[in-house]
Amino acid sequence: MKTPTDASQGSERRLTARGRERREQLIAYATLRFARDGFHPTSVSEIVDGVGVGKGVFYWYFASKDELFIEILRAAQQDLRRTQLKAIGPTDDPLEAIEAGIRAGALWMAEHPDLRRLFEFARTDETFAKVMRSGQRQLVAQAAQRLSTAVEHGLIPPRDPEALAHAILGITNQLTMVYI
Amino acid sequence: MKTPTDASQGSERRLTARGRERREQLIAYATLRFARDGFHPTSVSEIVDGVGVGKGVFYWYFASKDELFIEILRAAQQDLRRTQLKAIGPTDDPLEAIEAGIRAGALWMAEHPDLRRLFEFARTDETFAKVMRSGQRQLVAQAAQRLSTAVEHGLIPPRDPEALAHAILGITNQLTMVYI
DNA sequence: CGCCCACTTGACCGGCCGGTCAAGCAACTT
DNA sequence: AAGTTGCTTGACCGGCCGGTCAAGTGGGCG
Repeated sequence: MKTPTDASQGSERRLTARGRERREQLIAYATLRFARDGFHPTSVSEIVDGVGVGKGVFYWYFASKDELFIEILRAAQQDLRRTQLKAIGPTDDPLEAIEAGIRAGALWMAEHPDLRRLFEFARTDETFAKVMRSGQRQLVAQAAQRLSTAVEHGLIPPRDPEALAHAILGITNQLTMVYI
Repeated sequence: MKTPTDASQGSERRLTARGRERREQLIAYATLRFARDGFHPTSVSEIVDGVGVGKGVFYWYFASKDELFIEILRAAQQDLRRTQLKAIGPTDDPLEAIEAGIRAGALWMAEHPDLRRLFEFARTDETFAKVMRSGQRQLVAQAAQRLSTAVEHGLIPPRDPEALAHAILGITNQLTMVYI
């Protein structure tokens, strides 16, 4: 029994190994160009020329230029979150977990300057800002939960966990700047 | 004796009061739109339509869309620098001066969210990043001079004034985030 | 071998974009 | 009244952009 409308991430294509490779190739090159020259100044024609394929290939793998960019953003956000969770490990101590999260976040930013650049641009363009906000919300939620636990255990003074989570995000951003 | 090639800021037009007003009107509206919708997504046609004039008016006052944006950036940078110098006043104490500068900088950013947004975008687009770098260089130079004096007077440990100045800029940016 | 279908090509499209310009208007000088 | 000059109009232009599609191509599989 096949599920004709795949529920995960909005209707994707069935791809062979070759197809998956091509797709990754396009994503990688587009990321490079978007980071170096900006999203709007980089045309779809330039991307397919750079990869050395016809224009139709692009639209075989992506519905639009905007959708490709959104996918890059989403994948990057997911990778960041996963990296942080992995760095935190199975600790019970919420404060330890938060510190590890901050460290991992700053490190990730330092190791992915292209993606950091894309994030910065995306925040300035209303079309993509909403994607960024949703990603940020998940980060805040992760931190807020730990903070809430910390307050319950009396590890930190009782404050609004959301507000604290936002403060932590600001700190992470700043540490990133300093790192680089 | 007229000077046909005005040396100040690259060949500007002779404007009447009416002309100056129109120019400011265009700058104000363009700033609004660039901040709200982004630079690339906002077309020149939209700007002149929004102001309610013909397209030729735009090119009477500005050589190109890029040049208008650069002018907005330059004017904003200048205003920021001036505001800081004014806030510092005639103090002799370099540390006091630097603190006042940081405060004034963060306050300026909080009071000009549109321009802050434009700055953020400009840093992500290679065409305008160089303008931003030149503005930043002037800010660093201002701070570095004071820091140099402070080191001479033994007020702070001897370190590279430029490096310290960059650190201060980072702090200002972070304070701005927190303020808002 | 022959079929299928994932993949590829590149000419083509409508539309918008930044930018131009001939012409006209309005206010001030002479 | 005639001239000068700052300002305004809006049709127009070439070019590029995102996106389409009919026509292939080629690898895997029955």
